[in-house]
Amino acid sequence: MINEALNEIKRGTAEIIDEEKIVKLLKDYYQNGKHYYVKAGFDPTAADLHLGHTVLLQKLAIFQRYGGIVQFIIGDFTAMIGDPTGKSETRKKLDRETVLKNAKSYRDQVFKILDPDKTQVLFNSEWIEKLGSAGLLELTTLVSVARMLERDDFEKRFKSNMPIAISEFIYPLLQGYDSVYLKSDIEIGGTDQKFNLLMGRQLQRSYGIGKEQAVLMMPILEGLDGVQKMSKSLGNYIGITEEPNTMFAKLMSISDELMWRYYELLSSKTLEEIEILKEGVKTGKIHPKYAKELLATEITARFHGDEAAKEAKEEFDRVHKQRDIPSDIKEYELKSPVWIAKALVECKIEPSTSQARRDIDAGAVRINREKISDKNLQLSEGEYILQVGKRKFAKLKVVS
RNA sequence: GGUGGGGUACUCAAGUGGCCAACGAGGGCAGACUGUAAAUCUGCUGGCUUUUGCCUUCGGAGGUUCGAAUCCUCCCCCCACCA
Repeated sequence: MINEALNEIKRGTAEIIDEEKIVKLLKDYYQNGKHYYVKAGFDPTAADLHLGHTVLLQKLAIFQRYGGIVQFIIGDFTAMIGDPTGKSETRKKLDRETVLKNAKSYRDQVFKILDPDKTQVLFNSEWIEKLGSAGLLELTTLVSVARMLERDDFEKRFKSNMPIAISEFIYPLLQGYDSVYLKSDIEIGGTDQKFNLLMGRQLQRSYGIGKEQAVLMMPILEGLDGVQKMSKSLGNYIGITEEPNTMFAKLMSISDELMWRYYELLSSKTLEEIEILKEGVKTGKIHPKYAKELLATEITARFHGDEAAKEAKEEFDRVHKQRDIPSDIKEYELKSPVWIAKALVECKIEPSTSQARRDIDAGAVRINREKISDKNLQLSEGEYILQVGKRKFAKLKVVS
């Protein structure tokens, strides 16, 4: 029993600190029915979660199967500081309303994966605000600057003369304090969180709460570009609330190499199954595109159901294999006469008329599947299918 | 507080009075090739109802000049060393 649980828990992890503690917790659960707390924090800076977050969520869900109670922390206070990124941009303060809105949206999304009965949703402003300036000051006495500078990105920035704001030092402290307050038994996070996660252990020790959390780190999921981590601000993400068609198409657009990474971190297939697929592709028995379709279908189905995933795949084939026009494109209506460049902007498939001109010159613009070359073209009354590149479509009705 | 260095487009980074909407690289977009993959080759990469034209942009505000990213003044910010 315990072994099976441990294997599931360990699958795909990048690193575990204090594995023995996890074994102990599992034993206690199976022998005495005692639950334990698994903490994970999320910044409510955006309303949408993406696949990168689900790597952690899926791991949390596994803990729930084996006795864990999830402490899902919405870092509304820490979001005001912003976890140091090395880019040293000052975060805008989020107002209460936005935070609550994002939090609510998180809740709906999160419970597609987590079991609500075994999840506590918590806001860290609740206990951090109570801390007050005296408490905060005390917290800062517990960790030295030298220790702080051990953190990878701090060290890098310090050495290359990049600025580091004092407030950035506070972030790891507060995240660690969350663990003190909540008496977490395990905290999970991405490998980029190692320093912060360890800070939780150190602070739990300093405050003498009688336990030190085990730490479990998951690899960081790369975004669609395959290089940088998936994030909303880089625009290389797949949101879990995205339309099935979009989700499927985005998954199909990743590189073959990246596909294996996604299999490893997102798929529910066993490691052996993945290995068989990989081998098949390598020896040429399986077309890589087929392997990618399997992945795209699996992930899409997870959030939208089997039926929607199947439809998304059919739509994808229709549009791309047969070079057909998508079945549901946005419709717009404009008054005649309409200059083509303006029309493309109005239909939101071009950002500016200047860009539209360039694309017409580049031969990227089509009307009713016909390539056009006249930048000054005027559209008279009628219905048109406008297209820019391979993926941007709009239907335009020109009226008098 | 003192001394010196620096702030250029999405990012890095040239440019030190007109040829600068601003070299180059990365990224991005598009075309060819494909499996809407990768690699490769090619073009584009501030905006404008119309483009051998006009407008806005080189930390901010003024000024000198026919003309400024480039010169002058003040201010803001970052970095290093010293205190």
